[in-house]
Amino acid sequence: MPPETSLPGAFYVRPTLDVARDLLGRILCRRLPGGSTLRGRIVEVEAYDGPEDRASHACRGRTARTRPMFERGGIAYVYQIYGVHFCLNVVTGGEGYPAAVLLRATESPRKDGSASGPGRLTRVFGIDRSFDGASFLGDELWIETGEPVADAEVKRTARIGVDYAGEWAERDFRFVITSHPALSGPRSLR
DNA sequence: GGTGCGATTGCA
DNA sequence: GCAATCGCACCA
Repeated sequence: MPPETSLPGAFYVRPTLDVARDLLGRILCRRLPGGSTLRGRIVEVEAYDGPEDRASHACRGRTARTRPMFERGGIAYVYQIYGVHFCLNVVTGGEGYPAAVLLRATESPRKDGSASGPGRLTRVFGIDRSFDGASFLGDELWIETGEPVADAEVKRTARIGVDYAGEWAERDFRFVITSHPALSGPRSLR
């Protein structure tokens, strides 16, 4: 079982932008098949908020792929991109409202818990489609409270790779720990 | 049943 | 700058 310091279910059942902001500094944890646990501090995330968000997969409605996004917060939404990489999202909010936070980068004093970019992150943590719908309150995957991150250390920017989303592409739904070396994306968004 | 493309990455 | 590589959304 995850430790007492694991974030409770109620943490995830809140507005997506709040959860995204509050996930910075938290510790993504994954118990590996061998029994050891991989840990990485979350330093970059993006929010995908509701059925109107043209950058969100859920803007097309409830489909086989996006079903987890419509569930109650606290589970994973994992999809494959470009037929090559997986992306790990934390589903947020109440049941019926499609929203999630994409985990884009982690850092760790241990090299094996560091990853810059959503595709690299899932590779490092051994996350694939088998984790789609998995709970963040279980004993294989969870997030620990970590250390708080002050507002002065947080920067908001536009999301990466969603130029097709019109005005939604310009919204500052990406949250990063300012100038952190592990951030992905263009330098202009650090 | 056919088609087009993507919340990315690594290599030329 | 562009190929890799495939699930899936959408149209017929």
